[in-house]
Amino acid sequence: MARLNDEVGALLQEYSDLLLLTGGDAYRARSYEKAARSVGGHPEDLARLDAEGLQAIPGVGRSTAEKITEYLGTGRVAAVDALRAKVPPGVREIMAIPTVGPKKAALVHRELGVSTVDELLDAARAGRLDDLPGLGARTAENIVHGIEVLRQGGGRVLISTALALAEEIAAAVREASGCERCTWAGSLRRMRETVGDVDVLAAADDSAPLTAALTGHPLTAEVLGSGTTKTSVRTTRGLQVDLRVVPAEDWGAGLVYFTGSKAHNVKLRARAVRAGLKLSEYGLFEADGGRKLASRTEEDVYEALGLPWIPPTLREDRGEIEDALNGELGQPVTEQDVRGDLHTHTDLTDGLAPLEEMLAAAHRRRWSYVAVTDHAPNLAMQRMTDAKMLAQREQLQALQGSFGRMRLLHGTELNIDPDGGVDWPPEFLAGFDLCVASIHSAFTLDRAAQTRRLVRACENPYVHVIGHPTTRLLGRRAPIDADFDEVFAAAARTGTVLEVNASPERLDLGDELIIAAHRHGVRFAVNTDAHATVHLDNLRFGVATAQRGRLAAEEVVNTWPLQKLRRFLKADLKRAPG
DNA sequence: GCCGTTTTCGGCCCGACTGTTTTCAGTCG
Repeated sequence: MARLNDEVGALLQEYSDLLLLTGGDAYRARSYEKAARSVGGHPEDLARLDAEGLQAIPGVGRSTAEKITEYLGTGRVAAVDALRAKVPPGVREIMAIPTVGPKKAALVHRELGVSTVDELLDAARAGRLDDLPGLGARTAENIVHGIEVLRQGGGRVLISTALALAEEIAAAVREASGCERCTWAGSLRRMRETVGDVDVLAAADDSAPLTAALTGHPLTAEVLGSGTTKTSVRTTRGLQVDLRVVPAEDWGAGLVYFTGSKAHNVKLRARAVRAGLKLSEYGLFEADGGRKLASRTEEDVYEALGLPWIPPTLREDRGEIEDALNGELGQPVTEQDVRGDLHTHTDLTDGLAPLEEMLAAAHRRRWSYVAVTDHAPNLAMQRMTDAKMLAQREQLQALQGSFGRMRLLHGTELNIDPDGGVDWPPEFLAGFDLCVASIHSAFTLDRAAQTRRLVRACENPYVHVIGHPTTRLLGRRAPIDADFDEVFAAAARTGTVLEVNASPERLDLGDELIIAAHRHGVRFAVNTDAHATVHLDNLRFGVATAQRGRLAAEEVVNTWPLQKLRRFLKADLKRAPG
């Protein structure tokens, strides 16, 4: 649904970047940036809007609407093309390096002719940046470090990006003649936090029409190789897609094989070998006679190996096979278990949708409760005030009952300052149903300071949830350095909930830290941190991450009924005496 | 370029931090 909107949003963002790189008016650039965000978070498909409808989107005026219309009609925007011709694409990539913005990117391009990240790295290491006005040795160091952070992503893309691509390709393959089934496998099906390439699996007797659907797809930029069972292409956005076609009767075996992980499969095959069997993408066979024992469904394959079906999100060889054998796999939390969201924003701060729209979208998800948690005043750019917050509370109270039986909770997202303190005095904090507290500044404090800061936030009796605890941004910002074992111990001791932030660019906590925190007996909340109604759909990424962290519904407080949740929020453990 | 209980011009998200400066520019949330 939102894919076209995201595409247009990306284009407007690019135009904004290009305006800044070419020394255009900063306010004009900001207009396009604002429009980009607004379009990306707009719930209606742009293709269904006329000029008037487009201009009704906040931040979209006549000029932006014309550009969108031009793009929808021709697939291009002349103004964007004109600027692209002036700025090599690598220069815009330079802007993505932390600590490098449009000014520095333009400077190195103009003065040194640097037009790729690699060239900038060379220049920084060779000391050639030191001669530029306003740049020194320290800047060069930061740039080198920034490039390292950027490269740790290793060309992988966000799960949301990969999923949108996979859905589109799979839909096209399903339309091909003779296609019986088609879905995606690989790390995308396991819902790893980032994806290196997309594996699409299809079932058909004749692969040719399916292959043609992929190689002829508008998203395909280059065919890397094509045979009867496997075809690989590079898409227009750089991501590789592998299509595998198996006979319908081997669907289950193929799905197990291509879902992985490699380590999970190795263990499955070893188990097969010990039982005198052989497991491949074509099925489970007797090792000697070659008779096929199972291949039609995943359940068949696992069952023939003496195992229950294991959810894809668990297939990482982290003990899931042993647990399955011992009957200790448990029931991972599912999207259906979630009864509400405890971290959402409205246009009172940096959200895009007004309160009523966010609540209506939450209600459509049939939630039992939702907490509205706009930013607190210490994040100065949000211009929060006591009066605004209290007015929102009144508005929320007035709306109570307007969305069926969905309970509206009033919360806030506090800012954890470098010492571990938060916005507002206790008497004001006491007025909220729920407080999320997050780090939004001072990301570079040393380990001891970050640890102390988070522990103190946990010890604050008014802080119920620590939001996006590591503050990482996948591929863009490293997690803060803290002794998370100590933080988890503090969270468990104080009854502070740790967030599994479902935003695909965060997924924070990630699966491994969830497992570590779980050992301490911590409770979790899977929250969307939605800044637009469409972001509520990100819940699935958070739930998948929780599954990968081996969480059951019971350990996730927003699967609890309202009464239980409210008792928990008011527990003496978290409240100061009196 | 967008927008209007400041309404067709003149503002626009504010403040901290960092590294380079000697009073400030760039970046970030």
